[in-house]
Amino acid sequence: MAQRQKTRQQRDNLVWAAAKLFRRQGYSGTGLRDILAASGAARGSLYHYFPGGKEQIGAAAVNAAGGLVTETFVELARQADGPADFLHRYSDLLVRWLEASKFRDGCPITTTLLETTPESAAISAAGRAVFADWRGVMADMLRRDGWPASRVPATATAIIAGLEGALLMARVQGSARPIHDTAQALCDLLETNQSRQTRA
Amino acid sequence: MAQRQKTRQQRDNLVWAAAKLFRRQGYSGTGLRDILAASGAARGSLYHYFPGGKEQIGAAAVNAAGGLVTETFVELARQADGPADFLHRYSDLLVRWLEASKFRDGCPITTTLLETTPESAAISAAGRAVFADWRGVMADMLRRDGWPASRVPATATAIIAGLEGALLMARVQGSARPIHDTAQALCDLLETNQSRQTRA
DNA sequence: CATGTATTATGACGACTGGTCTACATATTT
DNA sequence: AAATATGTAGACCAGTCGTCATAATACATG
Repeated sequence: MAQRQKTRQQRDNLVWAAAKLFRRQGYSGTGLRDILAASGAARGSLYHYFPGGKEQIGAAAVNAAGGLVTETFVELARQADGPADFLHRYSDLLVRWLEASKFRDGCPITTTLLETTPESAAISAAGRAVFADWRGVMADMLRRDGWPASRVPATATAIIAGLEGALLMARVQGSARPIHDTAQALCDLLETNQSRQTRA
Repeated sequence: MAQRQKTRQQRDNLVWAAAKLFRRQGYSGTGLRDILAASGAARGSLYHYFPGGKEQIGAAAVNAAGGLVTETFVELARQADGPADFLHRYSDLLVRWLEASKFRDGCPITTTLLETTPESAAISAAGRAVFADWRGVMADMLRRDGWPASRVPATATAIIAGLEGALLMARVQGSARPIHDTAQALCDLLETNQSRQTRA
């Protein structure tokens, strides 16, 4: 039993080391060598847990990192007082993370996905699942806020897309402004529903 | 003189071959070998035109591909009847390109930028310049549409961010829907100004 | 407790590609 | 014809990913 945990931990070490490196340097830019050094595991261990090699650990990294973001979304959606408040809280969080890493740590899955889609079916599938989860959290929140069902999916997608794009631009510019600007504009968008309800 | 053109063309061949490959496979995922094969140039020629090596050709590729998109933006902004019409036209264009390439050709600069920012100062700088151009086109269009100056910059940024994020999600999902959804939501956002003007 | 079987951990090896540089051949201009 | 600009070919070593035979450990059974 103690062993089970220990091995599980080594596997996790591998995945999280990979996730961190992929996020900073990209998928192709990160060698197995780097991952092994960062996780303290040996070369063969990686192929024990991931017979599929780099592609499989890439998919696992997308799953793990994406899942962590999903958890953050869920928790924040629970705490927040509506979608606009959620956006403010999350964009603040994002900015803090970015600045703490000197704009090195962006979205933990986009870089890997852009490099490997659609060449790697496994990684693409992992990415699709993560995006679906994220949209799901947003959609739930919008519905709870009283949005008409017909507009929920598109708006949820747009919010994720906006955040994703803002994060990318913020990294390139080395500035938090794209995130603040985009969050502000998205909040304006969210108001449209408010005003429609008021008018109706 | 004939040679001048020929050499200029060989240099261009290199840049465009690099741009195309970087867009599909990413920066690290593309070897100089691939670029040379695609452009028909020889190994040493690359270092004649780009003494800075891969990093320099990466920056040149971002410049070239980004510039082409800027031109498209400008032309479309001229033709379009306001920002909303622009969004519809551009998203249609995007979807056609995506489908024609079977969702392989996404944004020509994001992948390279995510992989290299901020490690490569040259590529990051090229990316910043391109994004600034894009925001500029959007901002001009919003101003012409009568937007209050105070809201123009943030909205322009949000539009670029939304398109960028939508393009990324569309690639991963292998579907045009994220683009249509995001464009729709952004059009809703653009209406907010309309309604404010009407109310005022 | 002892023994045998899975499971897990290891690092050297090979076939290959990575980006870079040097040496040489050709073309254009002065 | 000399000098400069441009194009070509290949050598170079560090690094890539994946495979393998082997060693160490954990677990289940008699």
